[in-house]
Amino acid sequence: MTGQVRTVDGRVAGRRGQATRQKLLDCLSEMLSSSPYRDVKVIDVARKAGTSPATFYQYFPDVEGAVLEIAEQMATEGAALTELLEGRSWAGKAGWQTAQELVDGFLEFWRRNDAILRVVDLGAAEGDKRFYKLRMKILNSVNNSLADAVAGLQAKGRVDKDVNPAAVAGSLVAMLAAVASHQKGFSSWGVKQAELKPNLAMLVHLGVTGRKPTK
Amino acid sequence: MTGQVRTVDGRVAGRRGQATRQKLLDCLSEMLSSSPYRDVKVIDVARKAGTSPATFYQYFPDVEGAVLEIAEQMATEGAALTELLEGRSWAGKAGWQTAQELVDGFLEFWRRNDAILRVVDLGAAEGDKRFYKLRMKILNSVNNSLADAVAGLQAKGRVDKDVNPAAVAGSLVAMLAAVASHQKGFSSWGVKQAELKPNLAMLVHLGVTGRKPTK
DNA sequence: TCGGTAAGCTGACGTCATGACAGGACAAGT
DNA sequence: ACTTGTCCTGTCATGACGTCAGCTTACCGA
Repeated sequence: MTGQVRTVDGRVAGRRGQATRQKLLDCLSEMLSSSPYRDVKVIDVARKAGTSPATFYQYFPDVEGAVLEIAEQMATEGAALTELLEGRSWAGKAGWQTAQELVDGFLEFWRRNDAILRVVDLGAAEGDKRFYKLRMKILNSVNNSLADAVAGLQAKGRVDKDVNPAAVAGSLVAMLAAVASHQKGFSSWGVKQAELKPNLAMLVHLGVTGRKPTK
Repeated sequence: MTGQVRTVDGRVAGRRGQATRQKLLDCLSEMLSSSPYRDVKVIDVARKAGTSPATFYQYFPDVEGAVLEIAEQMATEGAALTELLEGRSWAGKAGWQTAQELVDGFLEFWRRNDAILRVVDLGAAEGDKRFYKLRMKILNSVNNSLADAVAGLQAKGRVDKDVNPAAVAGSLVAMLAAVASHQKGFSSWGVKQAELKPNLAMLVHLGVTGRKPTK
């Protein structure tokens, strides 16, 4: 499954090469956190990694290509988000617990990877299929679980027939992602982190079950 | 209030100058719609506007500066979003109507300005105060109206005490913005535009009132 | 131990964008 | 026609981009 790592000109990368490659990725990651995407230059990344621009181009076609690589790594990590919802109940107090833990885990994941997720989001919004699919890959686990939950409740008649589970799940996930991206925004809007979370959890619970949580 | 339009080196711009300036802004706007933000170059904008890069730099310090200008224009337009909520009721059928019209108007506004809003969002997420304030300016009208609505219902005891109106309003607005940015995403997730809207409206209604809408 | 081969890196180069300036073109008033 | 101030562009130094040939290093079989 894991194809060999290759340079742009087709050579297979050995131990040393892979180390250099990874170092470049790490440095790029750092740069993305500290300066605007538009201002990230190959030459700076290379300098930071203690190598030359030519080396960068040996491993990646361009900055975008390297970003995709980082995002891909993160996406596989992101599969861990599934566990936030795997086998959880949405009924009664357990439901409130589920919602809270989902919000907590999701925000934490986003905070940890905010720089790269910003870029993925931008790429997806710009219509780039590669970023777009990547974003789906990251969010799919949560999205599907949520959609299943809604569909399940719907089958039991506890949620209206005319609700579209996929639409609701997608909207809730989009909300979580957007709030996570602009966490700082809220704090200067007079809403503290600690206050934000339970309110988000309530919205998620409301969206999934159609009812206020029992706490 | 509207200070005279000035060039970078301090001269006041005359009629012809303002026309050129505006043409540059329009062309930049177009470029943002058709190519990734990272690849938008001053030289391309200038060429498209039938002028030279030097002219661009006479009116704007850089691409970012010009983007801020466009966004500022859009922000004043965006004040019209207030009307979507001005004096509306959230009770009974009227509440459902309100939610629907809010979603409709918001999505339409975002669709019309998606290119520039993408960039504003990115800038804000990257922590740039200027973009950040601009984003607030655009969303404030809707956000405040929503927060007021929630606070009002709360005062009447129809919404729980421990709900934070600002947090809920902010989250809902973030959701609307995020969904609008990734509208295409939903369609390839098997959710059509027409289906999306009522589900979004339901979520908004749920979030504001804590109850399912009566249709 | 030695030489062959492929991996790994970089100096150097042509190309292009950036941003600054000085000076020419142009419109408006006299 | 002449002056004045606005407006635009040719030109230039600087620096990033992306490519290539060629040098160095590591590995491996004989």
